[in-house]
Amino acid sequence: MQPDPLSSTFAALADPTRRAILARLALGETSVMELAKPFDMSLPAISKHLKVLEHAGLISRGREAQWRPCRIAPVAFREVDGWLGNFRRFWDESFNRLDGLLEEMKAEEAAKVTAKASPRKKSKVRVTKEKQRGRTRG
Amino acid sequence: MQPDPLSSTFAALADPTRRAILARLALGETSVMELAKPFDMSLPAISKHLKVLEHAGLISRGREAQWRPCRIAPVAFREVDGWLGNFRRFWDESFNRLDGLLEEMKAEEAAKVTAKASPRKKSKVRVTKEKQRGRTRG
DNA sequence: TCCGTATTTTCCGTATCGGTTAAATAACCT
DNA sequence: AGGTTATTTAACCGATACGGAAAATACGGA
Repeated sequence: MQPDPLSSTFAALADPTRRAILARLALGETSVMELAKPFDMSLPAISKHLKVLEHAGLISRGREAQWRPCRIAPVAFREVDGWLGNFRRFWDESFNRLDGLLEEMKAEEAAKVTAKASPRKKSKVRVTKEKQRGRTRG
Repeated sequence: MQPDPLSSTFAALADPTRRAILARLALGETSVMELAKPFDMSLPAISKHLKVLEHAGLISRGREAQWRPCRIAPVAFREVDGWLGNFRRFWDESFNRLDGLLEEMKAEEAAKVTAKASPRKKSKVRVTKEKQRGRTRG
């Protein structure tokens, strides 16, 4: 059984120890020993957590002698953010304001084009609500 | 056994069925039966998924006769986004550009302030830092 | 009141998770 | 080679997660 990437990523994030590890890594690349220090937990436990994080695409690991330095990997974070974007309108005020602005601009542009094609004026906001779902920003 | 809210939320999101339910709810409030339809799964199973989502703060439920309409709840989403914000710089290009701009503005402001030798007014630019979550991205 | 629809609860089997200890592997240093 | 340090694997254990089936609950209506 192999869960989809997004599920593995969310599952990986659903553990405070792992999130703490990521927080530490946000400060910069470091070793397993170093990462383990703050926790009252065996080294193998940490090792497993790192494996989970790596498999989830949240970190990547290099090799330097006997150390395997860990660092944040962008991929999974980006995916999570992308997924979350589908729901942003439910809580982000400025998102809504901005979205309104974009729609306005779009409508204006459309008005210009149709004005050139045929001198008939169009009502402004029509494209709005459904459009925002698939948006990736930009 | 009371995991922190963020852990419950991520755990709730780590299931494709539950994410599909949320996607459906993004289209609008609806009943359990309605939500269950697309899935090859028993009704009790869906009911349990909804319980998890509710407990995670991702949905809320009303009462209308024998129906319990579900809808997206902003709280948990906001928390997730907030947490994710700590890592945004690792993958969001425009975030970095904007961040640079803010630093610049901050420096400029600081310069002005010290020129006037007025030690007050500390956080003018600080607020903007929070604002950028709704940013345009280009 | 009894009926039908909507939803939840209870109980159960199986799988996975997060942790432990002990042993294994890997790479450096004499 | 032998020793030290860093990290992983293996075997095991208790707790929890996900699914199903059957029964319980909640509500509206004839």
